[in-house]
This record gives sequence, structure tokens and C-alpha cells, in this order.
Amino acid sequence: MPRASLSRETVVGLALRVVDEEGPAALTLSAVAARAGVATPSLYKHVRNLAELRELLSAHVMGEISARIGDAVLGRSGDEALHALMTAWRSYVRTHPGRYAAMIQSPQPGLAEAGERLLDVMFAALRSYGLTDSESVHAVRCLRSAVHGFVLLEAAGAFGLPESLDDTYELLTRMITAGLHAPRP
Amino acid sequence: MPRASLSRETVVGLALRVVDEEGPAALTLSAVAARAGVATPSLYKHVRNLAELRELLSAHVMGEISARIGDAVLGRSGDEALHALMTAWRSYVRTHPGRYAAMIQSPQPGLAEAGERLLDVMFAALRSYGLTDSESVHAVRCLRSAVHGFVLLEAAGAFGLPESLDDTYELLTRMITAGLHAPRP
DNA sequence: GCCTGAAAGCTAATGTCATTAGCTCAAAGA
DNA sequence: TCTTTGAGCTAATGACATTAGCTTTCAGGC
Repeated sequence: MPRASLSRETVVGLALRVVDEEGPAALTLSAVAARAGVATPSLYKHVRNLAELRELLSAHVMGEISARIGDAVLGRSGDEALHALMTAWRSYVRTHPGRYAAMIQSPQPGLAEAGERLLDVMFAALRSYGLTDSESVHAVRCLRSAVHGFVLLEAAGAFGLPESLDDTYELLTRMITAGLHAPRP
Repeated sequence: MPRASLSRETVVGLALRVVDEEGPAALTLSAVAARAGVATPSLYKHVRNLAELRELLSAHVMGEISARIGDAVLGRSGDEALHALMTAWRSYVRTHPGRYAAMIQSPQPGLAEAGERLLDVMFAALRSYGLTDSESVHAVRCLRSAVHGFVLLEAAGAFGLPESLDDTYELLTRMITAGLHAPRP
């Protein structure tokens, strides 16, 4: 086996640096190849095509988020766990806005596993609320929607007014936690 | 003035049909030109470039949403107004998922006006809660985040489980409305 | 009815990408 | 040392965006 200077993982790592430093729109095979010091077609030895690279990158990012929020939730329960989860999620996106924006949302086969892990962490964080399975599904969806919407808009710079975004996020957190104490009407 | 078969508005209209029928990724000047029955470079007589077309399209979509939720809120107040606003917003996105996904979120000069109008409608819908200006800003941001996150994920097909999405959205609506009755801790 | 100039559309050309085909050559293992 | 495998390369193709410069149409004045 010859020159193994590159690997699938290295390529994904370089792709992450591209989106971190130049934004999601800059993610091209050319850009990654340039960073790898390699001709563009050489990348096809490691990833099937650009679409697969995007998928691998998305799975990686989902994995990082799961790990972060999983850590944050450890040893906590109830509102405290929820608060920690939401804070950790937002904090990750603030650190890597391009990375988060580059993440694919539509259901791809390669993302199923990473997506499930992320859901698992969220379900676990809600466990102490004592919800039924079905209530938990609705609760996780609401949590995910609210956090995803907020961090996406924040990362895009879509909140123009001068009011504190920390305060807004506090309010959002309270809306979610309060809503979880009475998930049915 | 010669052959005025095309216009800025026509071009935007064709672009809307492209994203509606083929998704946001299919929005190319080639695709629009093909629908217009015109060579690609001819479009440059009407829009500066692809970036500007995206901006015009985004402004148009924002305008449509403002109009829809504005209508929905007319003659209502309080929780009822909020509920109508959220329902109308989601309903718009379900009708035009590609259009919504094609909408730019980052603050562009050309989007300022449309963005302000959308914000105005949301502030108006919250008026009867009697919030302070600052509380309203936080409330609108939370509302926008939650709705945007939900409809984006729903349009992307990101909610895989079989539980009813209508029920989830009801819960999300209740979380927001309940949170608005006591926006500060 | 004819002239003219501005605007709409066209062709040709360039540059960036993704992707495929087929070659080369390094190095691992016999 | 020889073979084989696989990483990386060059060349080529095709889709796009964008620019330059030409052609043609037609509105309005004569």
C-alpha cells in the first residue's frame, strides 16, 4: 500500500477547516485539495464525491454536538439538564458557525446513525421529566426546533437589534423548560 | 424601447417556479433562462448576477410570509393571534417548501426592508400582551427562532418518527404563548 | 412612413468546479 | 528482488457564472 499521506478522516478534517475559515459556500473539492497539497481528482480516492464529503462532514458535526451536549447533561437532571444542554449547543455553534451552517439537515442514509445519537442524548436529557414516549418525541422536536432556529439565525447574524442575545436565549430556555412541565393541554 | 418580453419581476417569478419545482439547489441562471426561453447572458439585462437574484427572491418570499401572517392576525389578539400567526407561517412553508429553503437569512442590504416588514407584523401580533419594547424584542426573537427552526426541519423531512407533526406544533405554540404571559423570570 | 438611439437579446470567450478515464510510481509483502 | 496494489497525477469533458462586444427591435420625433 503506497503513499498514504491522506485518509478519509484527513479529508474531512480539512473540509472542516475550510467551512470554519471560509464559510459553507467555500466548501469545494478544489479548496480541500489545495489545503491537502494534492490535485483535486486525488480526493476521489478517499471520498466518492462532494455530496459524500458533505455527508461525512455533517455526521462529524452531529457527533461533536452530541458529545458536547452529552457531557453538559452528565450529572444533571430536569430544568438544569435542559439549560445545560441548550447552553452547550449554542456555545458549540458560536465557536464553529460555518461548521454548523454546513451541516445537512435532510435525511441522508449516511446521517442516520449520527442523527439517532443526537436524538438519544436529547431524550436522555428529558428523562427526569417523566414524560410518556410520545410526549418525549414532541418535546424533543420542540427543543430541537427552538435551539436549531435560534442558533442558525444567530450564526447568520440575522438578529440585528441591540438587545442582548443571551437574555433572549434565557427566555427561550425558560419557555421550553416551562412547557415541559405540562406538555399536554 | 425594444423587446420587453422579460422584466426583473418575470425573472424572479421564473426563479420562484424553479425552486418550487426543483428545489433550492436547482436555482441557476441557466435554469431560469431555459424557462424564459432565452440565452443565459440575457438575464444580466435584468438582474446584476445570481447573488442579486437570490436576494430578490428572498425579499419576495419574506413579503409573501408577511402578507400571509399579517392577514391571519387581522382581527385577533393575544394567544389567538399568536396561534393564527404560527399556523399561517407553517402553512405557507408546507405549500412552498423549496421557496422557503431558498430564502437567504444573512442580512443583505436588499433584504432590510422586507425583513423589517416581517418583524413589524410579528411585533403587531404581540401588541396585546402588553410587553415592554425590550421584552417584545426578546419575544419576537423566540417566536421567530421556534417557528423558523420547526418549519425548516419539517420542510427538510428531518422529523422521521411517526408522531403527529400537528401535535408537535401545537405543543410548540403553547410553549410560546405560555412563555409570553410571563416573559421575565 | 423614415431615422435614430437605447435597450434587450445574442454569440463567443474565459474561468471555476466536479467528475471520469487512464497512467505512473511508490512501497508492502512474498 | 519482484509483483501487485492503491495513492496520486494529468488530460479531458461538461455544467455554470460572468464579461465583452455585436445585432436587432421598436418608441418617438421628423
